[in-house]
Amino acid sequence: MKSAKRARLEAAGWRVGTVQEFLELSDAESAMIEIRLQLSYQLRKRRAKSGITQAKLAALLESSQSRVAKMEAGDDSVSLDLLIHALLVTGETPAAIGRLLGKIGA
Amino acid sequence: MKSAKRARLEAAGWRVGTVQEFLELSDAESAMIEIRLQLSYQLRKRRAKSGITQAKLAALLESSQSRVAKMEAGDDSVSLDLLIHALLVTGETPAAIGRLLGKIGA
DNA sequence: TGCCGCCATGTCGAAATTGACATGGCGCGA
DNA sequence: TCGCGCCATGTCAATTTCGACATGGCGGCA
Repeated sequence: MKSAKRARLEAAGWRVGTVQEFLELSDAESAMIEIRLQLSYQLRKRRAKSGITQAKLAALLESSQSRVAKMEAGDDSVSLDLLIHALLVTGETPAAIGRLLGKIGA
Repeated sequence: MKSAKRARLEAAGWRVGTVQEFLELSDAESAMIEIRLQLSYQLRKRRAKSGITQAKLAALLESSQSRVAKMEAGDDSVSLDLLIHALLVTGETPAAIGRLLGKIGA
């Protein structure tokens, strides 16, 4: 489902023609990506600052070191839920997370 | 459940004698819930304001009416990913979503 | 009263995400 | 050089989330 649309569009070779809706969807998609990147970047920063290892953060999250690594790498197998959860566990407030989103180009 | 968490923390080298860590986890959980509620509330507001039906928004999202209904109801089968995706599709910017998070009690 | 458009809720197979584990790279101190 | 702590990456079964569909409630309008 995630790649179905992409596949369909790419299959047609694409010159953008009717692109109103394409642009709109693509805007939402790229915004999702930027949000993910911003959060994962911040997560690494927060963790580094508090001086704990990935393994210890994983324990706080009841997750695993490898998953924390993927979070910080922006791996696309990690959800926004997990990223936000992780930030909250590092002590970030919802408001602080909100300010991060403000840094993203409209 | 509780003891599983404790075991996991101790396995990772944490001393969990105090409630501090547990309080923090519980804070994170309730923050997640508040974030979900805030986003779902805003989604309903945005959709109502633009005057489209759940079915039409579902089409834009390539989803279904029932899932949109669950999003707006804050059903716990919907992820933050989906909610944020939906808000973006209604035209909200990441920055605007960020401002919403600022409304959540620290 | 009988339709009809809109939303709520439950269910289900399919798809995505998760924690766990294995493994390897890299830096660093002994 | 070795061992060790830390992080990156791949894999996989289990769990969660997904879209889709069915169904029912509710209000408005003919």
